[in-house]
Amino acid sequence: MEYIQAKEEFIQAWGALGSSWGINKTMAQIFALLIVTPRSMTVEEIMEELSISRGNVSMNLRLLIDWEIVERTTKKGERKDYYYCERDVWALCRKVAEQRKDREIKPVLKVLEQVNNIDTTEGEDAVELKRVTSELIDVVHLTDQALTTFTNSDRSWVSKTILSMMKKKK
Amino acid sequence: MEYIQAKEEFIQAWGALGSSWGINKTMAQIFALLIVTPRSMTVEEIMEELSISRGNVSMNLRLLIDWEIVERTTKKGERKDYYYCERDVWALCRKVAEQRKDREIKPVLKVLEQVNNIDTTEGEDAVELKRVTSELIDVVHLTDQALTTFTNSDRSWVSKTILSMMKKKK
DNA sequence: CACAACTTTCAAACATTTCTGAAAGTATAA
DNA sequence: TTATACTTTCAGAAATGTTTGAAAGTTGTG
Repeated sequence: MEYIQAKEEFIQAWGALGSSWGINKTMAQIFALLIVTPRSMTVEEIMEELSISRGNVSMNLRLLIDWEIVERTTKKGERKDYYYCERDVWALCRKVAEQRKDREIKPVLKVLEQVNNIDTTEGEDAVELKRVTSELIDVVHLTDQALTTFTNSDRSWVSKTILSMMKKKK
Repeated sequence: MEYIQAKEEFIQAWGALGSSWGINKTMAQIFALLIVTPRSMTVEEIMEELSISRGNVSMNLRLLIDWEIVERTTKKGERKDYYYCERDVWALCRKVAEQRKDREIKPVLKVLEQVNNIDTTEGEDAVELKRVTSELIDVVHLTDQALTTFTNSDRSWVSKTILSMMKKKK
């Protein structure tokens, strides 16, 4: 496969993956482009490569910076900004996991805990609602712990651990 | 908190969570309603509770059935269908994880593997593209293995395992 | 068969999200 | 200070995704 074509496919696939996980397509594509390009890029270059407007690039870069996935740098003597993305996939996973935990898991957990305080003398349905929310709270906590453990360890430890889990699995 | 209000909040929160993870809001809400109601429901009841049209309920129930999360049943002597949802949260997680693996992870993995076959004599950028896709393939495989292991084990084993991992963590 | 009870489909309406581009804003250099 | 080189913002346009409702389809019953 040719480089140009491979890069194009990668960016498209990443955009599609983003979409189906609730991340805006352009944000995912800019991310893909930056991670694949072994040097910082300017807004101009990104516009060019993805055929999108300046405003769109600017907004999505800001989102990526908010997610702590992309950094802005400058070169002395030049006015324009350069954008740079962490290129260690493992480190990126950690950052994405942390951000999504904060942005989407925490608020839901809050609601679940509120709902879980329901008065169960109101009947069978109230009891069931409480049971379901309790179970969900448990699962969310468990997932959170697993994610925290994994993303704070190094890749080789995680590999080993998962492998041994698969063997010992009940 | 009152039952009616708690249920409402739960359904709304679940819909919002669905949206931010790429699942249509109504589908997520019907799911929430079914999981919280300890008996099968008819299309009529769902329409009523969520204030949505018959067509919308019908389409989203079909999606939930495709996801193998909801089942259709009938009662003898009655013509209408009843819809029923697995109420074991752990079992549901397994199903959702499996479906999303098939629908979104597998296709991306395929593209990544294709892109990873790139000819690296085309220069520095091609080498970097290959490195990134290799790392991603690794991470995706690892995630897949972890998910498979967890979702095929019982909850108490998973709890114990994660707890001990957190302690031993490098 | 005809009818009744129900479900599904799908074109059009509606809602939401995303994108553009021009104007406003900011920073640096001279 | 003014000019220049850039970035950001945001109202409206475009694209995309969702919902409705009425018609068509299906199934069971007499």
